[in-house]
Amino acid sequence: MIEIAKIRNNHQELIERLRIKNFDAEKIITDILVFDKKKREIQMKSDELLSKKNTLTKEIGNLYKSGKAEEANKLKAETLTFNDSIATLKEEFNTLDKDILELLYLIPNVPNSSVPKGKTPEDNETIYEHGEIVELNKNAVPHWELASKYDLIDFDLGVKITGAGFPVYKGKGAKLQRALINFFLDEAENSGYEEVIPPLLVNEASGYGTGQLPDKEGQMYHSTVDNFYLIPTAEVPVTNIFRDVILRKEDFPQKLTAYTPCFRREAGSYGKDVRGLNRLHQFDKVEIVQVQHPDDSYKALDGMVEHIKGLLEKLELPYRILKLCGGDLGFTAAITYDFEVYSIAQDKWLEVSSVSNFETYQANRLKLRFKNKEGKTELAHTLNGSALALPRIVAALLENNQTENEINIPKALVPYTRFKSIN
RNA sequence: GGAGAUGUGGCAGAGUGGUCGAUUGCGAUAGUCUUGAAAACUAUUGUACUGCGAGGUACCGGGGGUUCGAAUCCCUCCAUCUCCGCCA
Repeated sequence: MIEIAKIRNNHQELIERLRIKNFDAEKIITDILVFDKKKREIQMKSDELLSKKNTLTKEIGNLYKSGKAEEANKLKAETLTFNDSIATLKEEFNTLDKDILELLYLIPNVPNSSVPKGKTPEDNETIYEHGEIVELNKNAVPHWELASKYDLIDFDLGVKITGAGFPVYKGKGAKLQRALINFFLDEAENSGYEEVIPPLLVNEASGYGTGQLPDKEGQMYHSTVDNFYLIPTAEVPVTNIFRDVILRKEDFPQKLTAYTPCFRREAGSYGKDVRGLNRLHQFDKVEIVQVQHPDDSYKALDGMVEHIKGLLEKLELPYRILKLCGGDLGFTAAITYDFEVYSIAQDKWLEVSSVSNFETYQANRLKLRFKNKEGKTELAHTLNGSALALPRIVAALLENNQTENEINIPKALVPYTRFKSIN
């Protein structure tokens, strides 16, 4: 959520910068400014009345103490006349406050100045490429065929138990999953992240804290009886660890990692995009999360990018890094780098990680602050990234490492799988 | 799930209708003293909104109510503890 102070100070610049995201904020911001002015006027009036009332109330107390009940009763009647106007003002104030908040929720984060213009994924900027795309043999097949050929993943069984998008991993397929999770967690630990295991269901306040609510309500599974949401990413519970927290400057940096399953409804997805492991309703992911001092957050973002590069290089997968253009940038992000690995058998790039700096956008919703040098509270910066999401990594590993009659496991992973190939 | 108890500032812990944003202790920060430290003493020490400022306002788990006035009384939700039931 954009800070209202920023809107008051330089709304014109905000409007300009939001255009990079193809978002026209002019109307919303104009409305907010009008409401905000009105709200403050009302607060001044209301505070004044409350102040008068408080004085009278104290006087009444004193009068009673000194036995002047009659005078006290007169004042009582006078005080009562205040109450109606105070109640009315309070109501107006609350309405305006709510209206402003709802409008603020509609405004996406302001993109970083380096974010390129653009509308579609085609406008994303490739900033780095690594690894050679090797030719496969003529009989190479996509991962869903390999999954059934070597009995690694049973999609139909998942359909029977739950529905489409909930695969059952079996045998070496299951072990590969577990190996990757442990590998990613160990690598994160080596990069200084502390491991946590958070809840997989979160309450409404947490959903609002990281920005999934109210705008992406339909994306999450919702347990209506308890009003809990299944997490679409570990970002939600892990970042909400810091909700309503005031850090000291020596508490920086906060670096956490978590493995969790992720649940996404993916309403509206169809066709070859959802084939096999390409898009699931339940999948595993290791997430890295940082809370940073504003001065250090971009350095931290670079560090996260380096960490993910290391993972993909150890897995020997060809990949590229994209800087997302304004139009493709998520609602809450100021800047995002996507990592894509090349799947030879499908002849397409698969997104396996997304690393973002949210600057103060989430922190403002979370009330995540720190004490600055002057002893004042200031909003911290939050960042997160997938390191990594499993299914497409598995897809790429299976496809890229297939030979006629086996699939080779990259060296770095063998200590975790304890087998060198699938056959 | 049932019954009971409790929820106050970083922590401990007073306060049961009125000068209470809240006694006190510990902790923390600064100062005095000291070669330095400790001890002792002194001062400061929640968050937010609002105002140019002096200041004003709100918040004692969340929400609502009673009252001229609520940390204090009532309702409700949430959390914790104890007992019972059920159970990985």
